[in-house]
Amino acid sequence: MTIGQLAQELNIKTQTIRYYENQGLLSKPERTQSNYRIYDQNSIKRLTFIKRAKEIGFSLGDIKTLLEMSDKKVNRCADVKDFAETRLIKIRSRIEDLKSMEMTLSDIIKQCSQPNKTAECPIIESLTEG
Amino acid sequence: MTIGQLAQELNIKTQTIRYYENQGLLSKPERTQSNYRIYDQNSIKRLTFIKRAKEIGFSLGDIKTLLEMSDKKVNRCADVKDFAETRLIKIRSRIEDLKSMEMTLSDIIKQCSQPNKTAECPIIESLTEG
DNA sequence: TGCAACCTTATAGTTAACTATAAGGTAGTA
DNA sequence: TACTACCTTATAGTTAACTATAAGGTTGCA
Repeated sequence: MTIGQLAQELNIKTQTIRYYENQGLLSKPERTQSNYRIYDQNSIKRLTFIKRAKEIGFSLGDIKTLLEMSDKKVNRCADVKDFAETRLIKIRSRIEDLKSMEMTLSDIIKQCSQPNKTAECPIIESLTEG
Repeated sequence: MTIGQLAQELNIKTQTIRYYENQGLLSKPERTQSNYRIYDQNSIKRLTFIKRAKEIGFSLGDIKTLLEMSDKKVNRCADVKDFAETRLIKIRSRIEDLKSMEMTLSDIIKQCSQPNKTAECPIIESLTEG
């Protein structure tokens, strides 16, 4: 598939795909004899990973490292472990924060559905303690 | 407390605090007779909320809305509910993605601890399906 | 063959969220 | 009283991550 088709499939811009290639997140793809980039299912997988990793708060730099780990380009086990461990700590605290925000928001929605009750709004409290 | 003390407490820059004030995330604080801003425990709470909401992927615009909801400046229940519901959907999918990334990373750490096994690296798979 | 809709590279512009600088006032201490 | 470390506002610069533009080549179809 061409870059345009890939971009449409994933709802991103073609420029963004080229940008990721420049940044080393995507490897140089095969080309047609007329120099067009060619992509396959694997490219869709990789870009889906990038999109979702971005959504959960990883920088492109982090994502690059994760992809390199996945590609086995990074072989020093200690480095991989260190990186994974520090990310894991962050991920766990993010999950806690998100859960706490989730509870608060669903409480708010419930309160909105019963407009008689005018309970206190606990939004700030949700992420303040702990 | 002064802006400098507040900034130190939360490990952010004084400029950032003033920036948040300009953006409407913090209300105009009291001033000393020499025009210095004065802050209290409540300011710490509010800034802690902002910091953590940012970490879990909210934009400053979203955070402003959440704070306004908290401050009861937004009273139209339907609006609050709509906002909360769309955020809630995003939060839930982020939690799923984070959990899946969490599992993958802890598997990697395990594999690193048993260097004899050279299992496949499932990083990309972690966020591709679903 | 002509033309719209693709593709290429290189480079410049945009947006969000800071971050630094300039120019000057204030407070506490040697 | 002078010095250092604060504070003020306004404005300019930075960084990450795109996003758009310019200038030109390619493909497929009427």
